[in-house]
Amino acid sequence: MNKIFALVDCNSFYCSCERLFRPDLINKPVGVLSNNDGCFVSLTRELKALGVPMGEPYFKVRELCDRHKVAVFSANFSLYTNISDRVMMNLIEFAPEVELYSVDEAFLDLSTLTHLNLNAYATQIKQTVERNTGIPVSIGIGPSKTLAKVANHIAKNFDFAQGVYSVMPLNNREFALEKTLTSKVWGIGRRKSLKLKSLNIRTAKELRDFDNDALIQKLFTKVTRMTVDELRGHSRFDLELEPKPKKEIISSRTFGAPVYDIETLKESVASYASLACEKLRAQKSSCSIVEVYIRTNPHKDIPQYYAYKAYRFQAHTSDTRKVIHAAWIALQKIYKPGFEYRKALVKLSDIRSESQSQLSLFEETDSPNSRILMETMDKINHRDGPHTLKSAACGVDNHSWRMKQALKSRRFVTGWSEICWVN
DNA sequence: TCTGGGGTCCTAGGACCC
DNA sequence: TCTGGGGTCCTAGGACCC
Repeated sequence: MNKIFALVDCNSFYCSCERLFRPDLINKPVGVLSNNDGCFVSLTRELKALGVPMGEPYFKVRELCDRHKVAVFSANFSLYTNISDRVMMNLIEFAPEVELYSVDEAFLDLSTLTHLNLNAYATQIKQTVERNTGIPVSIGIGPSKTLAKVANHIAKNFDFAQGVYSVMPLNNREFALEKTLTSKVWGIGRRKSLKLKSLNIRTAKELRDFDNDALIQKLFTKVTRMTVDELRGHSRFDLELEPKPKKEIISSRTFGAPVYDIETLKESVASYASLACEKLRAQKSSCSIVEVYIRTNPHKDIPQYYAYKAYRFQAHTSDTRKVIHAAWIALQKIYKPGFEYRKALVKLSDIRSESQSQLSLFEETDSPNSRILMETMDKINHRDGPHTLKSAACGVDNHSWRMKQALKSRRFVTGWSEICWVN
């Protein structure tokens, strides 16, 4: 059966979430910053029109933002996750199969709905989501996921489309492929598009019409070749309906202030290890490798240092205390005094589901008591909020290394104390 | 003063083995 | 002075995604 996919994408998602509680900001420039108020990770079209690109460091355009009265927010991820859930709950009503692709995007399988006018159906989806959640979305329709993405690009950037565009009609498809640069094609990034340029391929249309598949596979990968197939209208990537368990879990933050001593690094590493272990247990897995990275600030003209060390357990574990201990051993091996540290990272890998974890003769596996303790901690933290219970190794709150979030909006939907009032 | 965080997949190259 | 070929596994790093 021929496939038909819709890609539903929330417009400037984080900014739209902030606007929900600040209706005065509609049609005004809005931006949301990364952790530590570092750089822009979401911008409205009004802010882009001022010349601020995605990923721009805030400090470089601060004056411009002040001058144009841009509403700038620190990221409020618990809010965005909550709103995302609401959007997705609406979408699953509209198709038999829906892939929740990211916090602000979902693929819908419309293959069985050919008796409908799909453009009208997409418009109905768009209106329903906007009415029920307040979040504006754009919808692209195509015979492959890659073409649905291309269609979405038109839906979002051309006013005539009014937020919905289908490339099922061939003339629409030609228009969309002509208007899309290769770097905007899903799976073709900056480097690949540069390489394509040397073959005289600049647009998605030129890539689709390039007739040397063998060369594409040689210069790039099998997956890139599949992407080209998808541009030709042949579906190669199926919906992924079940979230796959993570093969590695990373926890890392840039520090709010420079860190010099190992004691402070130990606190941060313990905190990141705890967070990673919570995620590990949430997917009912355990790991056998703990890696620690530390580094100085590469953007700063100071002596630079970057180091990493892995610790291997004989037996898989998901016990926060063991993982912190391992991370500290690794940290002690790489720490060098005299540097200004900017960031630490903890990565768990060789992850297995609990049922298939390796037992070892030489090292104790997690005891029943350990499991009960971890389960209890997770339950309490889930019920009473994150960090209600934590290891003393993580230190007490309000340390300088914790990130800066000077511009954070309130927890409108996830904290009773900060809920919105209507007078 | 100030430049994010969390993932996946692929490849090249080294180690090691027969 | 000469010194194979092929396979696997592992790891670091690159490229991409949101």
